[in-house]
Amino acid sequence: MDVKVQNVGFLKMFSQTVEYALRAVVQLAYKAPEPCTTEQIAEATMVPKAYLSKVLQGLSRAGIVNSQRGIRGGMSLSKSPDELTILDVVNSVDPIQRIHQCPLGLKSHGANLCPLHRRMDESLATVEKAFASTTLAEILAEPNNSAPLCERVDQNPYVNLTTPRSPEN
Amino acid sequence: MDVKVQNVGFLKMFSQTVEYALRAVVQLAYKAPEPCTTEQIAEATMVPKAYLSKVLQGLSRAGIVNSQRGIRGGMSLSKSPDELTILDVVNSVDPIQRIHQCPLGLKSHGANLCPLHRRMDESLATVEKAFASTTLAEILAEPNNSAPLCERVDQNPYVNLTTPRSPEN
DNA sequence: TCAAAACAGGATACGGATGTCTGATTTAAT
DNA sequence: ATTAAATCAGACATCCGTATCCTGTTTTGA
Repeated sequence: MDVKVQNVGFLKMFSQTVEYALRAVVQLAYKAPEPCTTEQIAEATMVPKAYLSKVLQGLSRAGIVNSQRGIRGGMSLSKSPDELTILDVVNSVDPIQRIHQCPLGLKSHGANLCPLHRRMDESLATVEKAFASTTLAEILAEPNNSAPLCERVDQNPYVNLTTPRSPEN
Repeated sequence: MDVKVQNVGFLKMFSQTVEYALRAVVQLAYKAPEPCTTEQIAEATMVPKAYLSKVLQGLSRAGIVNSQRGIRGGMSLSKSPDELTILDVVNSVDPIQRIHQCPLGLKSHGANLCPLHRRMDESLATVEKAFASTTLAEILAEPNNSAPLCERVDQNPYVNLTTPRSPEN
């Protein structure tokens, strides 16, 4: 089972790095304005610590978070949660790549996308727009019986339930 | 220039494979019901021939296209262009992976996503919906001064115009 | 002053997506 | 039957995102 027949993978529209970055800033927003150490964030968000460190460095360079070294140091948001959008975070780490030109590089189409690529770009634009209009504060405030992120954890993750390709059986 | 400061890449929401598959079926729809050889499709869509072959094999297994070996053979759509949606194609090659459970694997949240992941999944759902409601026929029929795909080509492709991160210079 | 806490960043490893190549197989036309 | 045209299949090769490790640097507090 799980034969992986050839070039059939999964479309991860969001990279791991984006996922990790978002978890981190949500956690930071949750604790704001107190700083958190990378280790604390890593535990709360279940992200590999060493890699999270890299991601946070990126967010720091982009001005999303402040880093403070030494005892009592850590990471903190550089702005208030209601001034930071999801898009800010995503674009700091893995900028959404809109389709600005015909990917085939045809001169005749310039910025004038063919119907196919126009549809694709419209989808990208929709996501971009949704992300741009959502602040961290909104995520924290959301009425929901699940906490923004989560403290207590039991066990394992990521099962794929989509049954993406099962012709029969 | 082009320093690639660390873990800063680009969010390609759609894989190359998806892009190639879509180009191929659009081209096939354009020529339908005549079959096209892999080579013909590769030229028209500017996709590496050998790799396109793999992609088409996947589409064939998924029942999107029919393959016919031997002289006068080639690839052809297995359905009418107005019965094939973009989503059909995408899901045959790189199924869109919705978020069905908390990616942190928290038991307490089950299928009950936290606000962050709910927003992300909503974006995925939006894209999925848009793709599900677009047929190949619609793409061909679209009033547009750029042809669905393109025959004549001049030169090179894929420039990135987004200036994703340039703090200064 | 000094030691511990914390981030910074280079080197490296690993796996999957992307891409190439070659030979086998099928098919239609002659 | 033979041959040429085409797909099919698998073995590679390569690149990049992900992840780890390890050492250095900065900062704080006692």
